[in-house]
Amino acid sequence: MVIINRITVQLFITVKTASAADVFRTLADPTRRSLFERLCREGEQTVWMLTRYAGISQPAVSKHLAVLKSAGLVRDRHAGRETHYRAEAQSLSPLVDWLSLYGAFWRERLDRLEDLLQRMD
Amino acid sequence: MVIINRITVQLFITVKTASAADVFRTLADPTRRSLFERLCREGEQTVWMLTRYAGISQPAVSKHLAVLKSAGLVRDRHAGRETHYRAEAQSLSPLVDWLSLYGAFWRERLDRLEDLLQRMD
DNA sequence: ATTAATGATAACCATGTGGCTATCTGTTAG
DNA sequence: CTAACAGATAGCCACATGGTTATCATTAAT
Repeated sequence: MVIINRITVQLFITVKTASAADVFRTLADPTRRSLFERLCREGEQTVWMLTRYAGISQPAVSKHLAVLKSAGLVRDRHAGRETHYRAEAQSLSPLVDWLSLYGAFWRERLDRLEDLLQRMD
Repeated sequence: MVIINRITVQLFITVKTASAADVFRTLADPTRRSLFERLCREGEQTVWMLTRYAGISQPAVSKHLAVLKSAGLVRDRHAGRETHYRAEAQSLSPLVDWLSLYGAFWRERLDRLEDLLQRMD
């Protein structure tokens, strides 16, 4: 029992991966996507830098960052009185998985079409 | 002048491709994404079939389909009194482009890291 | 010709959410 | 020790939007 519980906790920690739904919802907002893009481009940034860039109030930026964080898209690091945020490398994998899944249906359909066209020769 | 106008119109028609922003916004809604996924999986469907599947009212489905259409994700075909919708094959390319763009930053960063690690040897 | 069915539109409502200001906590500077 | 600063939280508000029902237009069926 104890071991099982320990394993469960372990899974909870490691499988923090967000779903494609979370990623879609989170990146749908232009401001939030812009913040994420900047973090991807420029690397680690403080909240203050991001606030200057985004052109909205600091609390708004903090809220967006919290949403991004809860979707696993960014990670924060506290240093003194400032917080540094950076994009999480593997966070877009749910999106890649989703795309490859539904891209696969088209591929399949294109293959069928190609097959059909070849039979018509 | 006339020729220029003609060219402009031509561009307007062909460059109907949606932006990544449109695609994100459109696919953020779970119901809409579910409809799109079904169209990808099952191929062409009538509004009535989609309504039965989605479990919401027919007008709601029509509205979602209109949004999907305006984002270029689906295409409609009228046959008698029913309308058939199907997923548009190339419609997710803005998403792929966006992903490859911001995936590229990570790749670049990983390359830099790898480079750095090699220099440390 | 009348009725039924399919889907789009209109009008409306409830809810979610992105923005703001004000405030609180914790950290650095003077 | 006090002031300034970085950031998060709370509370509020305006607006967007996803859902509903009612209705309209068009096409098929009886």
